[in-house]
Amino acid sequence: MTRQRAAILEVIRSDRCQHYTAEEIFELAKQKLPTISRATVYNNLRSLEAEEFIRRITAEDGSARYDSSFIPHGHLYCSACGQILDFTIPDFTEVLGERADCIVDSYELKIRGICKNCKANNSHGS
Amino acid sequence: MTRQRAAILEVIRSDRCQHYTAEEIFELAKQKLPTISRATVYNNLRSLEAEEFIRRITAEDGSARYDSSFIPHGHLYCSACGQILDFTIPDFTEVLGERADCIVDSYELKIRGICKNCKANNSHGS
DNA sequence: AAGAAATTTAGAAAAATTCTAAAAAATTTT
DNA sequence: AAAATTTTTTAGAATTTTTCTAAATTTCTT
Repeated sequence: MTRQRAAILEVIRSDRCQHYTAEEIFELAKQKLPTISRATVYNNLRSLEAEEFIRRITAEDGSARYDSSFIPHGHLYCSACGQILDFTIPDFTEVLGERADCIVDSYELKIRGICKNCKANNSHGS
Repeated sequence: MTRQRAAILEVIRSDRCQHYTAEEIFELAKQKLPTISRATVYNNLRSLEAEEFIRRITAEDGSARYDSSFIPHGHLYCSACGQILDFTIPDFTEVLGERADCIVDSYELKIRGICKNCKANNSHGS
């Protein structure tokens, strides 16, 4: 584990909601290690993803973003507030295996819709 | 509906399994309309996606690809046979809404695992 | 058909990602 | 711990992907 790799992982893990792009991760890692190179960021993003430490997700505008959680979970793209929110569904891996009739190693679930908060705000407001 | 837009849609709809990249769609559309421009392809991919005629999906290698089916369905990436299989889960949109506590407009579900056939073959074989 | 609006075109420009070869760091061997 | 080997990083060039631009074309209205 090099300092660069650690810094990159730390940046991704410190992310509490935005899900950074490669460029943002590069800029943030640079604050710790000013000489870090973009190639290092891309190399590590690729290997960290292959080793399943991180996941690459695609934002609504098509940009690649990174997520650190290794707990199986889905992403909700809320069209009201624009955020990408993490959510978990208990035992979803098992549910999927039964419903899709297959062995599930991992899954990626993306929902486009309206999150709980925006749903509540809207129904109160109208 | 311009001829260009129709050709692009036709290319995507004619796709039976690969899920083409923007560049591939450009090349294939060019066979029908030799003067078509890359910008036209990108413009139309964007508007077709916004209007939900097509979906953008991300392949395992990170490349953007396009899918024409408007019927909600998931993709199973089978690590045994290597195929990308479509599958549907009845009433999954409703199930998701309840489980994730949100309004679901659409979803994208990708499973990495072993498909039904490979699962069966393997358990018989071992 | 004339005028207005939308779309397409070709290529330039910008953004995102990969490649390269040398330097630095980490690991293994002695 | 020094030497040798392997891996990773660096800086920037190169490539790939996507967007932008301004003129030309097509489509739509009247």
